[in-house]
Amino acid sequence: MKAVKVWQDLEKQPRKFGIEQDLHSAEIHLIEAVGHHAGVSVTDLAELMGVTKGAVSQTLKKLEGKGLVSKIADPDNSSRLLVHLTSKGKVAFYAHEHWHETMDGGFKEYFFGMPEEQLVFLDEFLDRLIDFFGKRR
Amino acid sequence: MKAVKVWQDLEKQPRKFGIEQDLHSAEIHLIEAVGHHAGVSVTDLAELMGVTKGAVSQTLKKLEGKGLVSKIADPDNSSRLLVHLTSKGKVAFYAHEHWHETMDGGFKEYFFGMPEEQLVFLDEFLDRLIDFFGKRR
DNA sequence: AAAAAGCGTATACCTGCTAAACAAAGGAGC
DNA sequence: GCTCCTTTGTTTAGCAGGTATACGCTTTTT
Repeated sequence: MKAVKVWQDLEKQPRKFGIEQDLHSAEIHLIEAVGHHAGVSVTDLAELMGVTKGAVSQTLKKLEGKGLVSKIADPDNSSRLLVHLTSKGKVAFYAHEHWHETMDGGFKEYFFGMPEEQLVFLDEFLDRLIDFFGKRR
Repeated sequence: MKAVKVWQDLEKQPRKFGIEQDLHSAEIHLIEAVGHHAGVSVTDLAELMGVTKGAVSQTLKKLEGKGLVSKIADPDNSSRLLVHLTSKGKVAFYAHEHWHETMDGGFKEYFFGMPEEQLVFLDEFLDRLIDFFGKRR
């Protein structure tokens, strides 16, 4: 399970994405979620990410401090806040997306170039792998 | 990358392994390492696990508090401590090992029952996957 | 003998999370 | 309109797991 370890370490590492500040893993994940769901509420974000709304609120505060997201009151319900990316937040979002695209490039090419037979096999293998992990819960 | 997420969540979950107390992930990992390398030093453990010796020292303190490991002075070098499992620690170790064995059973059977051709393919696939992750550092 | 290197610990601090208490807003029933 | 309950987001305390650093002690090197 070396790949998992590599992946974990990687994901934890803070990085800059076209902006001056470092973005930590929880932050860039939130940026991604907001980028893909503009105008989402805090509670919905928590649901989306599988954490408590308190956790989202905390990370959101940091992102607001860095000027990457903004919250505006929902005109239909003033107890709900709608979260958006600022222009600076969008820079980070697109930088991260682009980085994914280019990095994924070679792998995707390899992946989708695989013969049907191997894809079927891989599919089953990964199913079993996930099932195997699932049993350990 | 669903498998990674499942794995991560799983690994974080505390569990009892034949003893009364819960063992957290860092603790059971350390138990595993000590179980496989009886009489190892703190620094070596840190090296082995890829964390600082401070981290090992802290986790070790918890395990000592739970009565799972003991440290004895190296007779050849009194600045070095040799870490061992107590009998209670061995219970946890073997419980964890056994659990792995039985849980891994079906998967291993499947895995080692694969035709050579698919094993070769899988090997290359995982290499590429690891390489792909590696590029992102 | 003195300096340097190695070992383990303690401490301050960090990320990321949960749980619980809370204030403010919204909605249902009367 | 008024009360009661729910929903929404924030704050706080605390936990897990980690790093970096300073420290005391032992061992090794010079």
